[in-house]
Amino acid sequence: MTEAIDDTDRAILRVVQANARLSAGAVGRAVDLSQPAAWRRLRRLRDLGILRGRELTLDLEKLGFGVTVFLGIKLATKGRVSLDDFERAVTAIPEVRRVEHVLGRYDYRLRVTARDLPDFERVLRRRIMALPGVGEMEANVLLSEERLPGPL
Amino acid sequence: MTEAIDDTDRAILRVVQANARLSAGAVGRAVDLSQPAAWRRLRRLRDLGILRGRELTLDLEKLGFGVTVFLGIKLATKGRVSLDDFERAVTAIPEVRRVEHVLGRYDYRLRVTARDLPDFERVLRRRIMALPGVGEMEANVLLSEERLPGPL
DNA sequence: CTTGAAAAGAACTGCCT
DNA sequence: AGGCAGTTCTTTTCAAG
Repeated sequence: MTEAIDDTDRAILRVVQANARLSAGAVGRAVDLSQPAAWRRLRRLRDLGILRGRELTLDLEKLGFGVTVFLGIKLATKGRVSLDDFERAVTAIPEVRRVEHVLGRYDYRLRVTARDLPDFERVLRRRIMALPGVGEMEANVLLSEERLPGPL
Repeated sequence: MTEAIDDTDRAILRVVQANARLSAGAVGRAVDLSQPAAWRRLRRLRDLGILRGRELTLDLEKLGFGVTVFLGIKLATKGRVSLDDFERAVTAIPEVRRVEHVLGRYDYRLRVTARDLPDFERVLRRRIMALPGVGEMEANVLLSEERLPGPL
């Protein structure tokens, strides 16, 4: 099991993280490696599970979903069954784009998308409030966000 | 400005969101379109800015960053200058992977990555606490998360 | 919008240093 | 492990119906 990641690997990760569309050849040029060498490293990183599937970012605003709200939710009833029930129910709501199980003031943190505030109110009342075991709740409306490269 | 998105476009978006790796030909097969037709629609969606760059998901755990913490931060001092100062300082912290400017109980939500809890404490004390204008703060440790397809 | 074909480019393989 | 050269595949792109 040689899971050794060296500086060249890290350089590659930095590059592909910024632009996932890049081919092995282009990555090689960026980190000063030949095309096959870069390709071999990329495949290795994929095999190691470090480089996982690509993801396509959609501009939800342009699709008419202009409102994003983060919901912090505390469950009233705990226990394994409650968590499972809650997760099953929450993942079935189309407007929920992300479910984060967390430790702290809340048990779950949801990222919810809606067309506008009236639409969000509908989702909140009809779907979120109907979730099993929901206790305290808190909402934060997203104004803007920025993704950063991160460590490495 | 004809930003008309029809059902076929939405079908395409659903497909590519599920698997960003496949292009034109495969997408065409999935939504029952010829390869060039699907390709034209994809390019149009890209030109409209709806389909934004691909993103490569890294397995941060396998890279030794096993701890993810969400920080809710309330600024003690507001005003345009404070926000700008805070954002400039916070985006310079390597461990901060995401900055969300929100409305509600907190002003900002940060996604912070660390190697382990001692490492997170270091980031918290040396970097986060040193941010200009930080008031009340709340932390949630990530246990697990799930991404969902979303509406469309 | 479709089919069909040519051109371009990327992925992969051996072999050698 | 990296580079070179070559093969094979996919994808893009164009022409014509």
